[in-house]
Amino acid sequence: MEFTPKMKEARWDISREVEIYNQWEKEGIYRFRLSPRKTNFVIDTPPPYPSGRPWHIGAAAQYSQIDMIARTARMSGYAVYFPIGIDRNGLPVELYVERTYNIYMRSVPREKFVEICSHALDDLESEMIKIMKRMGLSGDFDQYYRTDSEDYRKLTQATFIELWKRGLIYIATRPNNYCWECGTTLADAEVDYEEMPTKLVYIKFKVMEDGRDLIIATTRPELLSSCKAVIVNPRDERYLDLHWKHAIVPLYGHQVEIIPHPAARPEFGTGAVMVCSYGDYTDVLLFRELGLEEVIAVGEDGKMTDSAGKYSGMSIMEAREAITRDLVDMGLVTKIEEIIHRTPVCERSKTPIEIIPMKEYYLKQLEFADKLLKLIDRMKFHPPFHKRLLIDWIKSLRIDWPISRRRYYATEIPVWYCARCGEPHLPEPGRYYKPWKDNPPFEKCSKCGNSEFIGESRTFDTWMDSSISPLYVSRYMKDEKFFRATYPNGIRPQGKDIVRTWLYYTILRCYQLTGKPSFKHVWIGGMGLDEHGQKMSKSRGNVIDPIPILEKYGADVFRFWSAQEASLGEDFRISEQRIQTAGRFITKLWNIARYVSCFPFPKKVELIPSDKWILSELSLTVKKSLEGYREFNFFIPATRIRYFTWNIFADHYIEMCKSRAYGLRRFTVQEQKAAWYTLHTVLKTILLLLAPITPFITDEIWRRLYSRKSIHLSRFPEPIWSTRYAKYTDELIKFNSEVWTIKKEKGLSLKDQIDVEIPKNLKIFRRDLVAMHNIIENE
RNA sequence: GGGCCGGUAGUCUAGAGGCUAUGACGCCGCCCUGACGCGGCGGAGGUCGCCGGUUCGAAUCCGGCCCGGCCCA
Repeated sequence: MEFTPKMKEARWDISREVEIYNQWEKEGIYRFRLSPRKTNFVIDTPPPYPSGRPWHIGAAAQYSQIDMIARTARMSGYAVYFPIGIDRNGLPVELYVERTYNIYMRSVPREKFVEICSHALDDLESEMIKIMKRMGLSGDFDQYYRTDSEDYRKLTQATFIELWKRGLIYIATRPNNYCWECGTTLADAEVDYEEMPTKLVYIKFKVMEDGRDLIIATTRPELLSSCKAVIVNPRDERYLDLHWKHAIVPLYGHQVEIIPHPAARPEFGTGAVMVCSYGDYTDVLLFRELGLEEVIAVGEDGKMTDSAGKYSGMSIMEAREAITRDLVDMGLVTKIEEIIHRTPVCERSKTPIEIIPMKEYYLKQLEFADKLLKLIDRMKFHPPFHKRLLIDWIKSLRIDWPISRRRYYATEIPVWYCARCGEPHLPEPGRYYKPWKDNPPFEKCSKCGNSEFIGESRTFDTWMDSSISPLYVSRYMKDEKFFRATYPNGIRPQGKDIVRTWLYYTILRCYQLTGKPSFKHVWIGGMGLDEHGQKMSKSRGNVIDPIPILEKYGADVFRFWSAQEASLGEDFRISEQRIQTAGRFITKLWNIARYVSCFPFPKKVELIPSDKWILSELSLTVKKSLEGYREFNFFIPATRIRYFTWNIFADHYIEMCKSRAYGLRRFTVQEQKAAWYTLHTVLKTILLLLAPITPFITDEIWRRLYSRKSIHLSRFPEPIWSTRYAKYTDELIKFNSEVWTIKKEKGLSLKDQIDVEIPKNLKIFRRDLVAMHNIIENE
């Protein structure tokens, strides 16, 4: 009997991937509709932000894993909705446009600026969609959504109107993080910290009561005019006699109280600290606590205000230098120290932020902290240890969420003010409003009857949009039946870097609106670093573009690499070298299938011990892999299946049963068929187990050998084979290795005859082992 | 200052009380073995960060320290 493989090619051809993808699209196998029989499982896919190319390869890896989640859920029997969205709101595109076209947002008409942003996004977005498809994402691309669409923005506005009515939103003037570069208020979550060199200036104050000098060290001498108190630590013995006396602020001459307060660190500077509005967050707390009257020294434009006297109109840095120079000239500076200071900066522009009192909209969040801490116990975290990131953040909240921004490319705040009395008016939900250009949808002011209105020109923090993604994909306020069937969502997959923003804000907002958790599972991935463990960034020059990688190695190789590189939640290093070597497994799998494809797949057979042994190992592999899939931790199945397939199935079982499969050495037809059956059973099971990770090659082999229908319409296999024979594995591997070593030492070829004793435990495998190693039988 | 994670062969990694410490890449040697040379087989290479403790026995548990990364104050 001649045995020729049904699969002739000696290698997996990655150009097949594109054809297979097209076929999936044609067959529509990933289409979702509400299922009456199956449980619906909705993935709250993170809409990526197309902020410039190339797309971060770590993000691409994460999306390939999110697709594995979708496929895992499908193969576990769920009806899966895997929406694809693109996040298009906010600062990054504005900065991108300002840089690329060399224009400034406030110097072009708003309408025009918005239009340029939109076009810039279109280009970046289409490339992103292309990559997603090339990676084999089984998402719903026909109707992918955009967070800047009318449909999305009107939902953001509707939820705002709803919360306003319920009293969860208020307008207040309070000191806020402000980036004068971006011209907008920032939430704490948008503030980064950077170590920056700065000068610590030691300035002489006079004590009013006794005329002594009091030296105060500060990094912000330009804020002298807003100094309203001096604090010293109550236990600091140097200053005990100064408590409640007064210091005279140099240059400006006003008197301020010297107050004992534990916030003064004795070891910093001289231990005496000036309290200004506002140098840092401690100042804010102290002004509130001590009831001080604030003086605004820095304006919204980043320039000194009139309160700074002769320095007004200067930038912060100019004023700092000028004041320092003047103080030195007047002999009021005793020392200037160079120090490294942790400076709060704007996450986007990296400009040091100022704390300036501004009138902004706030969403209440502090009063929800305890409820949210309880609510998240009803969500399952994968991996569990990353839940801590969220808990710590919720516990550290100190102010409500400022939600208004002074930017253009974002969802407008749907509010009009009465031109006469200033009463705010909100429209009915259900439409997308642009108060900066739309006519007011009101006749008369409800309070004073005036008929003129002024539209709010500000927009929302973009997290106001992003934080309702589970509601949007569940068609909240749009399709009640769909919403009830799909909310809470099944899972929220995301990176650990946006736990305090996207994850936290989503849980907060969805709870406020629905009183329910937004999803059942939370999946938090680690960060993709470069091969030395460093963050990838354009400035470091260590970014890797995913497109050439996908073209060179194919999606399955990239995906398999991503799954087996690091366990869920851990950071992973990205090196092309390792992607390449991970890909060898794909070739190996192809060739195993090619070999197995030489033989027919018989229905009923009588198995012999070798067959039962490999099926025992197969059962264990299925069990372990499914455990991993249940946790959505693809590292577990990927590494486990690779080990089983290559190091047990191929290296040992395939070699053991080769003669039998080919019908040599007087094996019976029954025994031969048993080998065929087992080879196919193992291969088929491996394919099913691997399908979520490497969807292309598994479908290709599946359709060539087993079915006309896609493998992706199948369910996961179950560990149905007895594991009784697994106890022989170690000894079997050891025996085979020993024989190979002996042959090597004796300079024999592997097919030469050899005289060895088969251990008595392994006698049940005797005939396969004899054939495999060509062992001389003595009796 | 606090939290989390990590420190195991040149590089990366498994291992969470017990036989000569796992695997991958790289390196060396041998092999055209009727799927695969992107293969097979074999080999060299390690004070398991440091110190102390618990134990008959410690990469593994405990304490302290050092180093790195990320996040927060």
